[in-house]
Amino acid sequence: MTELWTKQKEIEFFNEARKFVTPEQLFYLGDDSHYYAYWPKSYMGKKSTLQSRNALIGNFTEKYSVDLLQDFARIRELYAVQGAICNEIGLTTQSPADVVLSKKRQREQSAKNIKAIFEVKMSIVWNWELRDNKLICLGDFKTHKGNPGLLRSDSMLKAIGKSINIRVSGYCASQIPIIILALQSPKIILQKLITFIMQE
DNA sequence: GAACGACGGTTATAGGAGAG
DNA sequence: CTCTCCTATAACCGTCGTTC
Repeated sequence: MTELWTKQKEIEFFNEARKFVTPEQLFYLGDDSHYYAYWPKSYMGKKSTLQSRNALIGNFTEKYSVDLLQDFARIRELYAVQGAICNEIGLTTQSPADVVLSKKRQREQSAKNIKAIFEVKMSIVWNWELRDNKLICLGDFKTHKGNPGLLRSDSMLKAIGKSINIRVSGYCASQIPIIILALQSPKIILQKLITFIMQE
């Protein structure tokens, strides 16, 4: 199995993203002239909420999820497909599935080929500071003000709402497992879950 | 004082409506 | 047909008010 989410992955994300955007689009710039990934719990200065990072980290984590699932998929002669569209079950181009496991590789999917639907809710876990063009880890999620998506009721409601939308879109959608993938999903649960789905 | 629900904010993109 | 404008949706994070 591909490695689960690590600090190295986050470093990779920032380094990749910095090729395209400025530090100000990836980090908060504090009153203290430090670049922060999240506001440290101890930070008391003026704050704002960063938006420009959202799409970048969203895309990165979805790609990561595809890679993570690809090994499982391959063994079972399936594909992990990012941004899947299937109008039969309410996955439109406006609201595609983050990742699906399917018998077919293309983005446009037919419901009968879809084995599982994944909704990815991931972001940066640790806090980082950009200093002299280098990333310094400031601590884990307990040390910054950011709340992991899995613990946010609005994030979960959104994911559940999307799942319901798929469920009620038609009979053919009623049997497809829908999994919400978050960084807090322990490896063992993920493995058991996927094994279980594949036995069906 | 912790936990929770709710709200608002910025940015990107897709698709429809209407103008030319 | 193409361009512009508008709406809908998605991405994630910080704060505030209420409740326990």
